[in-house]
Amino acid sequence: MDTSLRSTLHERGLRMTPQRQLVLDAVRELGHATPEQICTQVQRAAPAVNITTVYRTLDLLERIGLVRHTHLGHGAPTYSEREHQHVHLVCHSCGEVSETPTELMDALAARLRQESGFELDVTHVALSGQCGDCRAANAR
Amino acid sequence: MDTSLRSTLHERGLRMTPQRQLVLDAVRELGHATPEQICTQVQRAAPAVNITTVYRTLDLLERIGLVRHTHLGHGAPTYSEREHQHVHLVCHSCGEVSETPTELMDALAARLRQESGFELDVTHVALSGQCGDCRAANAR
DNA sequence: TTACATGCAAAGGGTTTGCATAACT
DNA sequence: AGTTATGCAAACCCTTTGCATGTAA
Repeated sequence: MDTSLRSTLHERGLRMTPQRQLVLDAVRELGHATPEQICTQVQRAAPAVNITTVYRTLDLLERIGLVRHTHLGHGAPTYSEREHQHVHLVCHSCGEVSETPTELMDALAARLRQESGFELDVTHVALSGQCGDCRAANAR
Repeated sequence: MDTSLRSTLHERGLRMTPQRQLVLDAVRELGHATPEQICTQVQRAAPAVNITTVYRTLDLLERIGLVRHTHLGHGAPTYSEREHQHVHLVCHSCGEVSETPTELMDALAARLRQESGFELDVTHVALSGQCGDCRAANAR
């Protein structure tokens, strides 16, 4: 099914395995998920798969550019498809994670590039704050 | 020396202790530092202080608003004085952490507030990317 | 003499490593 | 055969918890 994965691996002398396909599938299905969540999902299809393999595979998929990880602040990072570019907003009151288009960061990225030569990676860390709902609840 | 710490604690029925003063001092001296680094610094003056106490004290100092922590992405968070407001930029090539004024984020914060009611906490997570030096080195 | 703080040890999440086995090429 | 991939167990880092002791109001 995933010939692009197979051939990308092959180019680098790496092998296609059921585990690798399953991990990639899980990342795609779950959207943004922690290694633990991905492992659980994979184990629905193949219970014997070990979490070590999940970690190693996520690493590999990231190196070959198919997935990326984002630090939401606390706890484990979450993995998602490389294509799924968005900025994560984490509410530190309710913990909710929402997504917002990366264009929001364009002006900031341009300023950083210009003023300090820093090339911003918009997706790698989440922005933290308080979401609208929690602000409203707090105001009461 | 630190009457404001003493009285803030006292208002809440909490006690001033040498450990608490030492931890606050260390946070101030080190700028932005992990609990482990803070512990090492504290132990220069008082070797018996346990890292558990450092964690508990950082928690306490954060609750009473004297310090804050920032997630740099990987690994342990770093603590700094509340007053020292700045945005952290972390280079994921060389790991260097630099600081930049929070005003840089004002426009973004305003947009987020308006468009999604999200109140951005500019200091709580670092921005990630590649610093000027590493970009130059990479270009070679 | 009661509440709060500390130190120590143990447990807890999350992740990595070493090594033997298994599966490709 | 020789390389690569997996599973398992153990180690690792960072942090929290339980409990006994210690210390201040």
